[in-house]
Amino acid sequence: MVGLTERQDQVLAFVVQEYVENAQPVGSETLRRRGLGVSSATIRNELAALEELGFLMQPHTSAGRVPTEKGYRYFVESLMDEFELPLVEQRMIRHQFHQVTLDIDQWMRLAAAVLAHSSHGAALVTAPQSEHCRFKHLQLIAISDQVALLVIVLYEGTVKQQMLALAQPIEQEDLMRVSNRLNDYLGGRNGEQIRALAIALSAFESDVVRIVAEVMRQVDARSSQDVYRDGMMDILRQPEFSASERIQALLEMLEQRSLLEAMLSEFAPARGVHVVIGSESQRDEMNDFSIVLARYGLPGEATGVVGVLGPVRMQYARSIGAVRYVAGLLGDLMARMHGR
Amino acid sequence: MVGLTERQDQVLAFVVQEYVENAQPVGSETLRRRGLGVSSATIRNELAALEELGFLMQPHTSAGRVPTEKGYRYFVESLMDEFELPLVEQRMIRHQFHQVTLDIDQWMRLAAAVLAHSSHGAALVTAPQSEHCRFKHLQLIAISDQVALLVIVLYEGTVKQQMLALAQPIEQEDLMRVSNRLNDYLGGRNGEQIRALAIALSAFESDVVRIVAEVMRQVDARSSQDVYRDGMMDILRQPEFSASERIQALLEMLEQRSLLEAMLSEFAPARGVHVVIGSESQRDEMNDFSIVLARYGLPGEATGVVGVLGPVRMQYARSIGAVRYVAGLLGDLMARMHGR
DNA sequence: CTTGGCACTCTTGTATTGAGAGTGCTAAAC
DNA sequence: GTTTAGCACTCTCAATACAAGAGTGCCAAG
Repeated sequence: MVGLTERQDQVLAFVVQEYVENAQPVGSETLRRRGLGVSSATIRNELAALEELGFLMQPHTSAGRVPTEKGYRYFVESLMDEFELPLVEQRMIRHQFHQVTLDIDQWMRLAAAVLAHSSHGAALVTAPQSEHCRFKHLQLIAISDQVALLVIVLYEGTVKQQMLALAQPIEQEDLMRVSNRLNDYLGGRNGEQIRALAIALSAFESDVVRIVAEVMRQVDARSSQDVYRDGMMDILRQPEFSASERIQALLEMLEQRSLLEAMLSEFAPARGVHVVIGSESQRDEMNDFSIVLARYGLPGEATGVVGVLGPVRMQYARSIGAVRYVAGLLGDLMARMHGR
Repeated sequence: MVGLTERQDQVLAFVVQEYVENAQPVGSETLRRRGLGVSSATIRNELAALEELGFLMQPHTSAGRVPTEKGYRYFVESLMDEFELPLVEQRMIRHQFHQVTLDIDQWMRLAAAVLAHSSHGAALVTAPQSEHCRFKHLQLIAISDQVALLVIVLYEGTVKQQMLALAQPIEQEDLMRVSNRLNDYLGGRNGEQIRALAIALSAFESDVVRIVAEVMRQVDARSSQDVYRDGMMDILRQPEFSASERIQALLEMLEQRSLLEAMLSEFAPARGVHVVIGSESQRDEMNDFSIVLARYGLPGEATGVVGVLGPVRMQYARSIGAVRYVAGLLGDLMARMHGR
């Protein structure tokens, strides 16, 4: 890519900032007032050049300029100031996390809330998962004569529960014995190993094992995975979504959890903050949106994704800062939970 | 309330049905074509009378008529045909419930999905709760050296989990012992009793008891209660919400879970299906909506609420049928789970 | 009590117009 | 060579006007 002149950089940066702020095509006069030391005519020349190069476009002949995706991309890569979350905000966030109980579910909720709040976009968070989850512990608890609760704890920290119908009443004592026995057999194994396990079990025990295997299969397939979401409202307030079909398209996408899940994994292959702008995602339904996301967690063991979804006209610096900080924080918390 | 003539009943019913279907003010000519055996002029007279009586209104001088809330109310009370969910649909729904695991959480999700689907509105469901929840069982599970998982099961079937940080490592064996000991002490008690409990406990044990009490307090206060929702999208497709401020108002309300919770309990005091139309709710934010809901469960023990939220121009018969059926079904399922 | 007829009202869609914003280009100034 | 003032041009947007259509209310006759 050919380099732009310093002034072109400056003009492009101003256009992006101005447009992000006001959602209105920005003209030469506005730009001049913004403080470049040259006349509007000069700026018009630069604007024409930037348009020629594909960084800007005009919605129609006599409107101001709007950044193209290429323009945003260049802005994010080369023009944008690094943005760290203000220290006060960082402290506040840390504080909130320490106040909440040590529960993955709650962490995810809080992460989404915090992210939505500080990025002014829609936050998306997935719980940490490893390639193949490993069994840690199960516990059977009598609920009534005919029903028992099966709690399954995975090494990743995920806790799944499942009720099961009992053919005949079983005492809590016996359930405990079964739990202990199965824990000995299953501890540390992954789903595949458990499915392949060939040991002598009672009918009830093998029922339980089958359920455990099924649950772990679901977790592995991420099919049961929830995407924690927050801040949907903020995004609707953006002027580009005042048309109701667009709102619908957006909401429909956000409802489709499976789609979100797939996207999140696809766009955040490794650690670090990734930015996907509009149609770069190669997905039609994302054409009007950008997403900033990062993988967090213990690489190789268990990782999840945090991200911010917003209009292409998004506050990238702010979002990137927020995502980076929250990802780091969640990573620390996980490390601590796993006792490292 | 003075009775209407038979023909007025018929005209009003037609207006409601027609308007519910097409969302357009309905005029005398449309009504005549619908099959009353009289001319449009006669119908106009009846319409004028119904307007005089407050059952109908005109959006403007020369438009058709639209039902008022009073009109809908009369329709629901006196004019509407009883509507039972078709047997095929009933069977399909039952089938779905039997396919799913015996898990309250899953039931609620499914109930919301089913309700949304068959009412074409937004479904709202709350999990069963009793006045004062009672402790059934707890289980401590070692996650790492520094963290244990506390699973709390309540008589109502609710399962809550909470991680807790350990000051020092505790063996799974010891955790088991603590669990057993506390189960003996706490079994069957409600939150208040647990808070008042004065027995000799280790520091760790009393930590656990304190957490249990806190969780139960939250459950009692319904502050942690989730409202299961589904079908938000359908409601947005209604023409009355094409204006984006209205969509926002709606979504904002649906996001406010605490508000929903409060409303649901308020409007479904006892068993049976309740219908609240528009401003009857005395809540400004509900002015444009109606809600059909029913309390389900084991009265006196544990009950929840299922409901359908939609525009005032809602298919009441259909919604009432769906809500009634799902409420009954959930009640049966709960009874079975509690082994009655 | 019902109905045909008719004038009247109000909305809605379309066409027209003028103001405003912003551009591109040219020619002069630096 | 770059910058700038000037100006004609283009396009949007809001306001206005107008015609068509839907529906009403009312009167007088059946």
